Amino acid sequence: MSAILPTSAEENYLKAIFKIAEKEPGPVLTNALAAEMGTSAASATDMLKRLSDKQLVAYEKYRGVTLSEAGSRLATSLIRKHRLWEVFLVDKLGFAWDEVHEFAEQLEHIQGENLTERLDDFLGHPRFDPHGDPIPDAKGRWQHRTQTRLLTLSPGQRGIVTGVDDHSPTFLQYLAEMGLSLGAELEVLERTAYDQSAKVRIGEREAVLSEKVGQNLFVRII
Amino acid sequence: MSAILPTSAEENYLKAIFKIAEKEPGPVLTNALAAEMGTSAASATDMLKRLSDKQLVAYEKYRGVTLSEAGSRLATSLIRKHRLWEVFLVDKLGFAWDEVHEFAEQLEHIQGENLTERLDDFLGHPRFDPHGDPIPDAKGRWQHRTQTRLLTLSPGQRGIVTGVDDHSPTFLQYLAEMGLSLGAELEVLERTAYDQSAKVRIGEREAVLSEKVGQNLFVRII
DNA sequence: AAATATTTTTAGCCTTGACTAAAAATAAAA
DNA sequence: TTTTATTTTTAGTCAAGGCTAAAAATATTT
Repeated sequence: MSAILPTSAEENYLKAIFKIAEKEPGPVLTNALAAEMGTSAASATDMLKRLSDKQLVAYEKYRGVTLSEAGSRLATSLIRKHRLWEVFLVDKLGFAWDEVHEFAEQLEHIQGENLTERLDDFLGHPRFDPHGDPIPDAKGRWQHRTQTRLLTLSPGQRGIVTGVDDHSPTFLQYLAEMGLSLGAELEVLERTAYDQSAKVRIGEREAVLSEKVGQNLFVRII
Repeated sequence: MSAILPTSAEENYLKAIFKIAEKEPGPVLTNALAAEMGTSAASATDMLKRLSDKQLVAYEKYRGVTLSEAGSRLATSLIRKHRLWEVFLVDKLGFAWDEVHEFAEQLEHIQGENLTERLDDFLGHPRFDPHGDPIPDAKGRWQHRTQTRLLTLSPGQRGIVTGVDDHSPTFLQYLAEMGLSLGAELEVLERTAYDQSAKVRIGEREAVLSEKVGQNLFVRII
């Protein structure tokens, strides 16, 4: 009766499939998965057979792969654990938001009864992680916010920073230097038509943000 | 220059060697190591070759093995991490002392800059884990207490519970039911010569503790 | 010291999760 | 529709970490 526990490698593939399917609905292709995992197509094919044997995915040769109900639940649970641990690392241990990904990548694979729920209790049931990404609840239900990319704001509009679409340490560090942490308020003062860069007010300061930043920063318009 | 990180399996062997060498000074024999790891002597031999290649142990065929300086530092660091995570699980997440071993066994292998020191700060630099075992400091220095087995107390002597020598969940649960948590005060009222069992007062209660319990419970005499 | 028993190592095999190179299937272009 | 390009799978290899069975070394008895 007891299902065998997936290995960490299997879990990472499930997360990758989930992540790709989130952006690009429909079956996930082997090459896309291999790219996401930073591995070869041959390795991905091998793993897809294993995941298929364990009923975690529906896999058809040459046709791509989709998560099964069980696989989807597992992926969601991993994302939940990853994000809860990130909250722990930032809120309790005092790490910066650009330092926690690698730790959480390991911590999400810790197995055992009740750990996640106790951690969630301890953290006060946070609904978003330090990057503003939603944390699914214990039943796998997702929160969803209405947020827009900074790029879409016109001069005069104001917003609150709610998240990022690029999680790289360099981007996160840059934002921190600019005072653009989660919850920061900003106002678009001007936008340059030529390159879509924007002059913005961040609290007291003024700064110019490139299109790339505008593309990767989520805000809630106020 | 950068030394390759040991795998979790290698780390577990180092811990096991450390643990055996602690009780039984001198080189650790292959069979003892295999028994401690719950594996075959052949597997232990394989691993000893790997550890020896990585200079983590000094291994001589048929003669047994001892930890190198590097191996010893690593084992100590693992014990430090294990015990700090146990403190976290009990003090912060509210687990009972018999529930945390398996979690800590996984958490001790989490790798990354500064995690242990931040965790130690967050926990307030505890010097003992939830079972009363000492937590080495960041430099690998050990605390040592003066503690005796309950078995050595004579009627009339009183003590404070400082630790256990048996970490099995069943023993720990039994102690908890008896009110014998860390720091509990007790007094030996009588001792039966025949089987070394003792009638003790634990706070308000009275109970009879077997020789086995007396053997596995550490106290500080007051 | 020789015979026997025990411990340890070697040899050969298995699985997981990688890899490369070659083959096969599918898709796109002529 | 046939050729060419792309994607995917298969085949064969490797390292880590386990296993069993057999061989070798060490220890213990007689």
